Amino acid sequence: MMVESASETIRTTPSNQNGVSSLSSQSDGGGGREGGSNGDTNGEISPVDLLHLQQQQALQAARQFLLQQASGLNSPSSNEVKQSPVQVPVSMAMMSPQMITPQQMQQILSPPQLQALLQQQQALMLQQVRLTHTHSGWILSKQIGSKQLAFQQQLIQMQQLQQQHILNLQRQGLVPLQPTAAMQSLQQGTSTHTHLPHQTMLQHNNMHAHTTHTGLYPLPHVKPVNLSLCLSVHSHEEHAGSHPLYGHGECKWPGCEALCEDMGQFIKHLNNEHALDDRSTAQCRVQMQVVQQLEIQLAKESERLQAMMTHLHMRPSEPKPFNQPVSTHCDAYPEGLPHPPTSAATPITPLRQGPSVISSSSLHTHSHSHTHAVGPIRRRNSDKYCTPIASELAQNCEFYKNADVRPPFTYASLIRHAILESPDRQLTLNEIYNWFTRKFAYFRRNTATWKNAVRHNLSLHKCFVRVENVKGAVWTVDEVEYQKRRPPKMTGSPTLVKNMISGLGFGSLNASYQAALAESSLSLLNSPPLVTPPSAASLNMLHVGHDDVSSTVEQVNSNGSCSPTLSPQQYSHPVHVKEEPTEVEEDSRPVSLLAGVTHSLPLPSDERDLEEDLPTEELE
DNA sequence: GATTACGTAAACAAGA
DNA sequence: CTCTTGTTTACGTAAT
Repeated sequence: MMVESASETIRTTPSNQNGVSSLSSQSDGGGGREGGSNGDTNGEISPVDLLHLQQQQALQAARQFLLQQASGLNSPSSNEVKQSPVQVPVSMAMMSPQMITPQQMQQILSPPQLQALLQQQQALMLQQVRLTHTHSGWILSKQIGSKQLAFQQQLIQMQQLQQQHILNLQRQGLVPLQPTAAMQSLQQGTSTHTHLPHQTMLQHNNMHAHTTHTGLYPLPHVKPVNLSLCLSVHSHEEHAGSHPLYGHGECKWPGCEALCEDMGQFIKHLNNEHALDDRSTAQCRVQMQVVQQLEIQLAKESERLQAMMTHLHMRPSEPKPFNQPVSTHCDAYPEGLPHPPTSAATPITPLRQGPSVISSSSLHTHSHSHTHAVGPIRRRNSDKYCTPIASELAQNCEFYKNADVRPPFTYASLIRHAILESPDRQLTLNEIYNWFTRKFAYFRRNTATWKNAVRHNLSLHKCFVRVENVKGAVWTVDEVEYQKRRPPKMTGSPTLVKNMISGLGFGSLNASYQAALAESSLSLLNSPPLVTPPSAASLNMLHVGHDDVSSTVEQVNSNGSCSPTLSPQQYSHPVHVKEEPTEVEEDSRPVSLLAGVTHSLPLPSDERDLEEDLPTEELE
């Protein structure tokens, strides 16, 4: 009886958000590309343009400042923000001459990238904190301007969501609370080049970020003014008017989490438990050490990145190499960058290269492609042969769940993922809807639009097979069709190499890169259980490599983290169409149905065998 | 420039 | 009649 009454359909308020996006296509459909049209062709500059330009410059300056702060920890006195040499090759600002709104930023950057950016801002703020008695931090922030503040606030909001997630993990004991452990692993990672798993890295960083601004607050040596600047920004949403160390009814002091009903109780708790004593001070010191270690780690990883890029002919010999450790941009979230270019023949995933992936060498030529990130994201690449959607979703599910960021996946891939993630690998339309709204904050608004798109995709793509049963119809995935519809590309090495390089170019966080490496290797190791060995082999043979591997990666990785997505076994399980089809489906695609049921076992020769295995007497 | 994939909008039909 | 579900067409955009 899982009729999943449609009553629970999404009840959103499309108006509460920025009304801009409600009909995003209007902007690009009617008026043409705002970014492309105004930038290059118009010779005259309207006041609006001028304003944008100024804002852009301010943002650029701020970003570069952030970069410098994050990288050159030795130059904290650069209070001449505007005059900082424009030599940051990898900053997003440099790559996209047009204005980048926070919204665009959200869409351009993947969550890890945003995190990187946020971490840099954290570093900046830490620097400001350390400047204590000078007011430079305050002045700088003033200079950055309200626009930047708003920008920061948006990012920080997202970060808070992530921090919350980390906190949850901590509560569940999934993340060590002791910072020393993080430090140790970091140091190990630094000294031995141990590949720190992406997730771990993020967790550490998040922990750091969290503790940075919460744990330092009571530090007696820190001027509250400076801190309040940071803290007020950080705590914009959840402790507006309250205490930055208090949120969601509990104390946010690192490692505390004591429940406090109200503010008064919390204050009392704070004064009692976290008074200025040795313990509190020690905790602050520990956090500072963590931060320091992270900064060191950052520098080293940057060095390594530069060396890697040098090795990959990234022309880092240019006057402005990637000294900036983690570029704010780092768009090349190397979701799947498993192999060195030498293995280009097996293009597992050249990279998820959104429209914004640009090699440093071709930076200027592609820069315009950033501008369209405002509207519908069409990261074809991400869907096609790059992104292991399950991996990213697993890693960032909490992020997408809370942040109003459009996931960088196509509807088709999302639908497929939703279906495959379900226990029976079949979902009703309404269940698909619910999955979308459950997993993505973005899809909690504009329901008419994306629901229509979902239906459209379901109907349009042959890979989605409608199976009718007593209770109605469910949708399944025909994995063969799904794979088939992805054209074999990237067979040529040059493009691949270029993409990989360009991917690396943007400061892809080494952690991410390493994680990708680890993931891919892991997935390759794990792939046998995923599919029965002969099928796996045949699969690869059948589809001549290319993205099948990535899809394999996708599936394997899907048991990633936060969501009990699907175990490999689940993926390989044959689908039991719930409620046996009452009659032979009028489905005009019996083969597809079969394939959909068996998914991921594409070899026609196998189908016979599988037919017998299938409990669903799909073909009477 | 043609093709393809994708997203969006919309019209329409069938069924509950 | 309304709503949901499903199909189809059309159009614009971006990437190849």
